Amino acid sequence: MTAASAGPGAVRPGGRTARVRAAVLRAAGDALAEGGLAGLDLADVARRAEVGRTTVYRRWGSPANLVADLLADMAEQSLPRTETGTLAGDLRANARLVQRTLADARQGALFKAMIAAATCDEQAAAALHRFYDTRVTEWEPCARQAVARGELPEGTDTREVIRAVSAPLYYRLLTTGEPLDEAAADRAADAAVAAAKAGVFVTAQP
Amino acid sequence: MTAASAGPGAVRPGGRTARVRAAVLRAAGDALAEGGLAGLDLADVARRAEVGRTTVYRRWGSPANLVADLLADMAEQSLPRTETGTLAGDLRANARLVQRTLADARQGALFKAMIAAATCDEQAAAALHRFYDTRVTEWEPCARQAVARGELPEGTDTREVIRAVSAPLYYRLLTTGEPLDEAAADRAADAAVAAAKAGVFVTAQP
DNA sequence: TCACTAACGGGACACAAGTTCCGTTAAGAT
DNA sequence: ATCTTAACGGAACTTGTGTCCCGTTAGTGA
Repeated sequence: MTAASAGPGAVRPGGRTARVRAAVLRAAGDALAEGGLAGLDLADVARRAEVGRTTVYRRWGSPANLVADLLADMAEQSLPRTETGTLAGDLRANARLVQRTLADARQGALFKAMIAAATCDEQAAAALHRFYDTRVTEWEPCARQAVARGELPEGTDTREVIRAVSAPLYYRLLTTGEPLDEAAADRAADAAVAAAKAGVFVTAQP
Repeated sequence: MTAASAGPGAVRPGGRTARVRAAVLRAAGDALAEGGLAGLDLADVARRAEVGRTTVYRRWGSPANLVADLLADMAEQSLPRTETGTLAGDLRANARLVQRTLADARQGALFKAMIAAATCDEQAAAALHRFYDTRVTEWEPCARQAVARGELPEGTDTREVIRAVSAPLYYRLLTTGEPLDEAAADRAADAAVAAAKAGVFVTAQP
C-alpha cells in the first residue's frame, strides 16, 4: 500500500492538479448543459478541457463519478439568502431563486443531467443528496423564525417546509414541457405556506 | 418510397412482431430496474429478450427510443381510480398509489430511469409528458367534483391540484435518500388539500 | 393453400470507447 | 537550489458497441 492508494489528487492536490480538476469540471458542466448525461463522453471532456484523455479516465473513470465530483464542487458554492420578515416573503424569494436557476438554459440542463446521473449511480446520488441537504439547511432558518414569530405551529418540521417549496418546481421541470415562470414560483411558495400554516408539517411526538 | 418507409413493425404489427416487441419491452424494463438508464445496453436487452441483436438495433436504435416506447406502452395501461366522497380522501388514495408505486423496488427504479431518459432525449421527454398528462387527466375529476361540491373555490386549476400531490413524493424520491412511507404520502395529500382550499391554485382570469 | 415479402437473426465488419505502458513534467519536502 | 515521486499525457493496444449483408422465418392477402 503506497501513499497514492487514495487515488490521484490526494497527495499533491495543489498547482497543476487543481488546475486540471477545475478545467475538467468546467468542461464537464458545459458538456452536460449541452447534451445531457448521455452527451457526457469522457474523451470529449478531455478535449474540451485541453487535458490528456488518460488523466480524465484515471481520476474520474466514469461519467457518474465526474458528476458526483461536480456536485461536491457546487455544494461548496453557497448563495446568499434573503430575509423579508415574513414566511411568505422568504419562501417566495426562495422559490424565485430556484425557478430562475431551473429556467436558465445552462443551469436547468445541468440540474436535469445531475438528477439523471443520481438515478444511475450510487455515488452521484449520495453527492446529490448532500447538495440538497446543504441547500435546505441554508434556508431552514426562514421556517424556524416563522415558528418563533408564531406564524407556524410549534413542532413544525421546518426542513419539510423548505422542501415543499422546491418540489412542485422540480416536478414541473421533469414531468411537463411547460415553462417555469414566476407565477409557478409564487404558487409553489404560497402552497407551502398554506400547508405549513394548516399544520400539515407538524410531526407527532410521543 | 416503399411500404416499409414508416419503419419496421408498421406493416405487419401482429404475430411475431408483437411477440418480439413485448419480449423486448419486458427485458428493457428489467434492465432499467436493475441498472438504471446507464445499464440499458441494447445488446444486453436483446440477450435477455432472446431476440436477435440486429432486431433491437433496427427497431429502436437507442436506449432513449426504447424507453420512449416503454412509456407509450405503460401510458395505455390505466389503473382504476378510487372515489371516497371527499377531496382529502381521494387525494390520499392517489398519494398512496403513487407512494406504493415509487417505493416498490422494481417500479421505483423504472420510474427513476425513465425520468433520467427524458432528460437526455427529446422523444423520451415527450413520451414522459404524455404519460403524466394521461395520469393527471385520470385523477382530475376528484378535484373537479370537489369544486362542484363547494370544497374548493370556483376557478381552481384542477390539474395543478393533482400535480401538487405527486410533486413532493417525486422530489423526495429523487433528491433525498429517505424512504417513501405512507406518512409522506398522507402529508403530500394533506398539503395539496390545504393549499387548494386556501385558493392557491385559483387562476386569475380577465 | 400458396405466393409474396415484411421482419427477424446470425455472422462479419468498422469504429470508437476505454485501458495499459512508459516517458515527461512539476508539486512538495529538505 | 535540489531531490523524490505524484500526477500528467502521448501512443499503442484491447474491448465491445453499433452497422451491414444476406439467408431464413412467418404474417398477410388472394
